[in-house]
Order: sequence, then C-alpha cells, then structure tokens
Amino acid sequence: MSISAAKKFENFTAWFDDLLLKARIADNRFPVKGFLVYMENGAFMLDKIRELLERELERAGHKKMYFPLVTSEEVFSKEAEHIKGFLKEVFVIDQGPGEQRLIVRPTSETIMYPMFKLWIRSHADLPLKVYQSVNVYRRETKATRALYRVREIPWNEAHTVHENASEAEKQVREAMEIYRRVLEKLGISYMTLKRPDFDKFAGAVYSIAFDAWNPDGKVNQVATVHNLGRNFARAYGLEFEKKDGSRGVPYQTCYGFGFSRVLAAVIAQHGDDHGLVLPPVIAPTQVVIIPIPFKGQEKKIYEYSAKVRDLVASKWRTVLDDREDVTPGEKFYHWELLGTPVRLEIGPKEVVESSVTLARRDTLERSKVSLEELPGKVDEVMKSIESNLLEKSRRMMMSLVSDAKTLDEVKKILRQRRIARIEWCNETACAEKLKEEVGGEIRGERYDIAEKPTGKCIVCGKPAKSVVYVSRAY
RNA sequence: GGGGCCGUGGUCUAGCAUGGCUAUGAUUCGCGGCUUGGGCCCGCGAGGUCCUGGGUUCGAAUCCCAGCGGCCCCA
Repeated sequence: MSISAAKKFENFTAWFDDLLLKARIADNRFPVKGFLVYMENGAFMLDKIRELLERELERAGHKKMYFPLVTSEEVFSKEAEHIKGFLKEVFVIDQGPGEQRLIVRPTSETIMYPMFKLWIRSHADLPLKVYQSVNVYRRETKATRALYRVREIPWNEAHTVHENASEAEKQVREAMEIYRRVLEKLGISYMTLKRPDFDKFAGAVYSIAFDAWNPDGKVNQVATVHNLGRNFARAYGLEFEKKDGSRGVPYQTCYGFGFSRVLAAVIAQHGDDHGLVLPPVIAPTQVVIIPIPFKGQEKKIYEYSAKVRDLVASKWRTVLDDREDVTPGEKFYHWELLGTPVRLEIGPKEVVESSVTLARRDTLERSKVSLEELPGKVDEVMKSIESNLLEKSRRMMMSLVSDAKTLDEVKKILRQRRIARIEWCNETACAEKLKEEVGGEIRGERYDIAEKPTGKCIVCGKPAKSVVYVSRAY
C-alpha cells in the first residue's frame, strides 16, 4: 500500500515545478532562459549521483581529467557532421574586433581530441579512457524545462580510444554496464535504444540512448553511448604505431550521462502526491526523528530522541527535528515532501517501551521497533526501499508500452501518454511521415534484447526491417 | 520553425472586458501566546519596479507596440 501518485500523471508540469521549488531542489527563476539555480537539496543529490557514477568509471579504469571550457571556431569545425549537428546551438564568445571567436563546449570531442593526438603515439598508449564531470552549454531554441532541457547541462562525459573496432565495441558494452549499475541503484527504469541513423550523435557510427519513462509520456533521455568509429580520429589526425610497426588510425567511443536529467527521472518516477520519494543513496537526509512531546513529558522525550539519533547517525544522514513551534503532523508532511526514506516517531509510549515507531517513505507503512533491533531494522528498510522503488518503476515501464499495428493505434497510445512498439522498414521517409501523423518520434530499436520484425512497416506496408519504439520526448 | 495563452508581495491569487479610492485575499515570514500521535488556533507586525522599456491619456496593473521570461498546441 502506498500513497496515491495521481497528481503527477494528471498534471505533470505543475506537480514537478511546484515540487522543485518546495523541496528546495532548484529555482527556475534565474533571469536567463534555460539556466537554473540548484538549491541545497538539488546540489546535494547531483553530487551524490556524480559520485556514484565516477566510482563506477574509476573501477573500470577511466581517468579523471579536466579540459577547457572553450575551443576555437577553427578546431571546432574539423569534423563535418559534428559541426553541422551543433553549430546552431553553440554559445560563442566574442573577444572583440580582430580576435578569433571562441566556441563554448556543447560537448568536448573537439576539445579533447587535439590533445589525444599529442598523447597517443603507440599501441602502448591505448586504450585511453578519460572522463570529466563538467557543465556543457547548448543554446536550446525550443522551450527549456527545468532539469530536462536546460542550456547549462551538468553531466559526465567519458571518451575512449582503442586499437581496433572490436575493442571499441567492447567499450560500448562496458559503458552500458556502468550506466545500468548507477541507474539501478537509483531505481530508475528505462529502455536502451539504438537510435535510427537520422537521430544518431553528430559524427557517430551509431548511438545508443537510455530513455527513462516519464509520467507525461515524454521519454527522458538520461544517457547516451556512442561508437564513433574512426570519424573523429581521421578528422583530428589521431594515429598510432601498431605492434607490427605499421601505423593505424584508432577507434573511439564516447558516452555522456546527464546528471540533471537523472535527477529529474528520480523525482518523476518515484515521486507521489506527498512529494519526493528518494532512493536512500542520494537522499540528503536519510533518517528523520520526530519527537512528539506531550505536555509535561518534553524533557524525557527529547532526551530519548537524542539517544535514538546517536544510535543511527553514525551510519545514516540523520536529523532530529526538535523545532518546538511546529506540530508533529506538520513535520510529517514536511519530511515527506523532501522524500526522506525513514522517519522515526518518538512519543511517550515509545519512551516507556524503549521502542520507536518507524515509517518508511515509499509505502508510508509504520511499524514498532525495539531499540536493540533499530540499527539492523533501519538497514533492512533502506535496502527494501531501494529494491521496491526499482521494482515499481520497472512495472510502470512495462505497463507503458503497447504494440501498435496502425498509425491510429500509435496516435491513441501517445494520447494516453504511453509508448508504442511498431514495426518499421527503416526508411527515413516513413519515419518522417509517422512523426507528422502521430506527433511522436521513432526512438530506436532495443539494444539489450533482439526483437525481430515479423510483419510489415506500419507506414508503407513493405516488409519491416526492425521493431522500434515510438514516443514523444524531451 | 508556426500558432495560442500568460506574467500582480517569497508563493498562489482578485482586479484587466468597460482606464479613475490607500492594489484583493490566502499563504509565507517575524514576534508573543496556546497546542503537539497527520498541515491546530488567537493577537500584533513585515513584505509590491503590478515582468522591462516605450507609446496613448488629465490619469495605465488595466489599452497599444517592442523586448525578456514562462506554459500549451502544431511542425
């Protein structure tokens, strides 16, 4: 039994924007479009998400570096497809008359790869695996949305260089696995989709995206993994000496993970009518203790509450909410809004029994726990919340997808704010027609499992070549 | 890229059509009191470039133009 999450499905935008501000995650009122202020809870969670990801990247042998914010127009323009994809949305710094203009990174290929050229001499320098967690900047022309579509994008980008194509291919799988682990820890469910050619990263051989479900039916692309082949390597003159003494052009991959979109997914997938529901690993406060100080017994209750706090605070981020001008009921709502996973209520009864009442945020279930059992029980509940969030989110993801055999059915599914699975002939013309007719776009075919088409293209009726997913998107 | 709607204390909002009193109410915030197992109540107080700039007018939150910002729909 959990609280209703009806509000976010009824009017997602209002629910979400209201929550961002009330839960002190982000303030969208900064006077420049597409830029927002991350307040203490948002900043805290972004940092935690970053730590989770960086730990995984380090484990897999990536090295952290920091590259400059800018490059020159000339260097930026070397890879033809890439510049075509990004030129319209880069911010440009005008240094004044006679000085070259600078490009602010929309992503860092063009900034890193000239350096890779200097660093890579032989096969012994490969594989090269580096990453950085920085902001990138894109001058979005469409409407911006807090966390989902911003112009200052906090993310992590990793870039790798390999001797041959199969090593690069292997790297793609490693990247997918890293992202899977992090998203799973956060209870986020998603589909991994290989983007159709017309929608792949500018300059890539192919792109795989992590599309997380969203209550309004517009999928949220939280991460992408790209196999770059040798496109950039050729454009930026990367070369290395092979074991046999001959020279070769290396293969590259890159992958990006959007912290603000992942945070948005956490909020959107788990939140309910009372506010945030946070996975323990990123919750700014993990345990809140609420004393219920009856008249004449205040001292006893506060002292006991402090003792309980000391019992859990060494392991969990704990707050004893001993404000005296706020009623316990109001505190319940307050900490539920903030998504605090575990609440311990302490009144006269608990003091007498040497117990606490434990309420978990995801289901709001309450139980009595003795003091001796408390530390173990808290650990257990935290684990249970983590797995419950993931499980619930996965069930929702599955329930959102339906097969469609006609464009009308696709339309109907999208109108229900859901995701359609269709068969397609792989022709761009059909993709465009479909987009025009139904208002959603082909997001790609599953990467994690092979889905074989058995029928005809939903648009033109010719034999289908792939099974793809259609939805609206941020 | 095209179209529509909108912008009033920190937040939400009335007023705008048909220009005219000290800009409405709630919430929030501060102080005091009372309460405390789900947003309690009472008193006092604070808080406004009515998005910005220009125009029309004796007079603009209100009408007109431009810009900035937000939301929705279509492509």
